[in-house]
Amino acid sequence: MVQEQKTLLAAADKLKEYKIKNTPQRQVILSYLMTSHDHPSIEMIFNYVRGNGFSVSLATVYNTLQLLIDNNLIIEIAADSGGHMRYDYFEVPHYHVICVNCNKIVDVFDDKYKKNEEHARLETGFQVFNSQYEVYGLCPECQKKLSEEA
Amino acid sequence: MVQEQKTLLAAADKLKEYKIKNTPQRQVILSYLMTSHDHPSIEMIFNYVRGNGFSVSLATVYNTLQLLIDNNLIIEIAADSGGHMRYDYFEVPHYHVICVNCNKIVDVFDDKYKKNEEHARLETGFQVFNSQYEVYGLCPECQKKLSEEA
DNA sequence: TACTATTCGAGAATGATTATCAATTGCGGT
DNA sequence: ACCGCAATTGATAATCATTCTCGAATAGTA
Ligand SMILES: [Mn+2]
Ligand SMILES: [Mn+2]
Ligand SMILES: [Zn+2]
Ligand SMILES: [Zn+2]
Repeated sequence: MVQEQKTLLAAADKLKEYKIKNTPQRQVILSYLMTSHDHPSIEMIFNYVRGNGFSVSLATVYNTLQLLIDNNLIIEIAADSGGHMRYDYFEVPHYHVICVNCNKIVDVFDDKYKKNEEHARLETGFQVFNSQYEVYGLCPECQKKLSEEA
Repeated sequence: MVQEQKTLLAAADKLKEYKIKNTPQRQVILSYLMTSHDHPSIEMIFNYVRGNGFSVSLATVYNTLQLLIDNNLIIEIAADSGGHMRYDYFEVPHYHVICVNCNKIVDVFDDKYKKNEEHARLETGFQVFNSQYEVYGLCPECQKKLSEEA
């Protein structure tokens, strides 16, 4: 069995686990997010699905992503200066370091920041579902590029 | 001297400190953000400025907010399910607990999460400017309201 | 006070997201 | 395996938040 089929099946399993009705579009979108590490935009997801021989509309991409967000399977990241949202499978907690110059997003797998969820619950009485942490700065490449320009 | 004038002067000082050219519009917008604790949306800011007798256009509100963000004086929070951005003066680090049902935003003044900035720098080589942490959940009121409905 | 780069602002343009709604489909029940 | 139907899809139109345009107004400087 080829890798592509495996990830489709893994996505189907995850949908079943979360009691989300299975469709080809949802399977492909979720499998892409589960395996890619590039925090894709809506447009990238749309192109990926069509590029793999599945039919899909932009509306379906938007609907599916909102559904996955509501189920806490993925998160939305405001990283693109152009206002585009980026999407990320979020079963393993991690945080994001974002370059304000080139919009690169780097994963850091350290869930210490998650400790604050308990603190938030005690302080506010909220029932906590999820949390995310974003760090903004300049990536090494952009630091170099910008210092050369000066 | 009335309070309103004091906060306008405080805003003017802050603009000078950051070498941002002073204008009436910028003064009012910044003074509103410095004193309000309600994390206003663009529309709320626009109405506040006009409601206090100053002329302003939406374009100027957008431009001013972007300028303040670029200077790390304020942050943008994606809290409104309706996709509206909210704005917050951010000189004193704190994080936000957001109700996914009523979009309420609660401040928590505990900057432990800021410790991760140093971790991020070491892991990635980024030059770090800023970071923000958001916790998503249900506020006590919405917990009650939703459990009564069931 | 005069000069000039910067900012303001009304309205138009853009473009990302959402709404529509008829056709299709997944899936629990028989 | 087939039915029945609620849920989903998708082409397209509608919405509306944000950005652009460019002439007028203005802040800061000397
Ligand atoms: Mn990630
Ligand atoms: Mn705040
Ligand atoms: Zn970069
Ligand atoms: Zn609430």
